[in-house]
Amino acid sequence: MRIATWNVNSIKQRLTHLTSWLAERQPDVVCLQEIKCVTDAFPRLEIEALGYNVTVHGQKGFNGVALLSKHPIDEVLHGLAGGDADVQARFIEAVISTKIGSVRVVSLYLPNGNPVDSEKYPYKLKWMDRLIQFSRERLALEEPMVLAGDYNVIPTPEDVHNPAAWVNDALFLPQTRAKYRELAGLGFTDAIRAVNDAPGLYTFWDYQAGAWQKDNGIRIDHMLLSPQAADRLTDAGIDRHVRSWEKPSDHVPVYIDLDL
DNA sequence: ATGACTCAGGAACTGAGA
Repeated sequence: MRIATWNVNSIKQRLTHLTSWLAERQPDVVCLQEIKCVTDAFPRLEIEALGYNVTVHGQKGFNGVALLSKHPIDEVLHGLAGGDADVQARFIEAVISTKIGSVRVVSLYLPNGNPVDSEKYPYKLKWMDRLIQFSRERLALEEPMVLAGDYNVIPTPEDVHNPAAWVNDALFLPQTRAKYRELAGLGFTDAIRAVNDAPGLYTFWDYQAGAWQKDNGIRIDHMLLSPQAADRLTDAGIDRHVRSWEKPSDHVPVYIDLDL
């Protein structure tokens, strides 16, 4: 089973990119972030026509996540627990069932957190605490599980072209990285790092200042695997060529193959 | 160079992104 994640930066602007990439990469499950539309405005029919089931957690203007699957989608939950007053659409959990087994999949869009001296940074850290609590509970189930999405976290200096430029940024602050380590340390495997320890593996390049041309990128889109999923990991990769397409998202897809 | 570009919303610009 192939599972992928992609922050498309507006599904309306990126629908042809998505359909081209689906034909090319042939994923069974896709986690989308930053669809930037309300649920009813999502191009559901176009994607269902390609053989995918669809669940959407949308929001007016920004944020918004979705989950696509060629297999049945069950036990769908929209929104991360612990945020009764949180109206931002950043989280979908579901169970994908096949004839030979099932996998729990989360599509998440972790808050950016900038500027650091605003209320946005504590919101990010609190959201990460909620994700840690969620993960503790789900890991206790000892199931194959994949937490996929835009984490807005640069885990290590090997995950950024120019670390010095990011030292005071919400994506790279020591407190952010410590919180991410606390999450990963619950027992997750970073799928990309499980198959490739090379530097220069990026998933985002800013639109500004020729970042793509200079390969001035960062790795912030991650797929964290429970032990039961990591045991079945056969491959992982980043489709960086998608960033060179006309009118691209600033993020590119990340995918894994599971023997499941 | 705390800027460069690209979105949504809504009709000229601002807010958000990272």
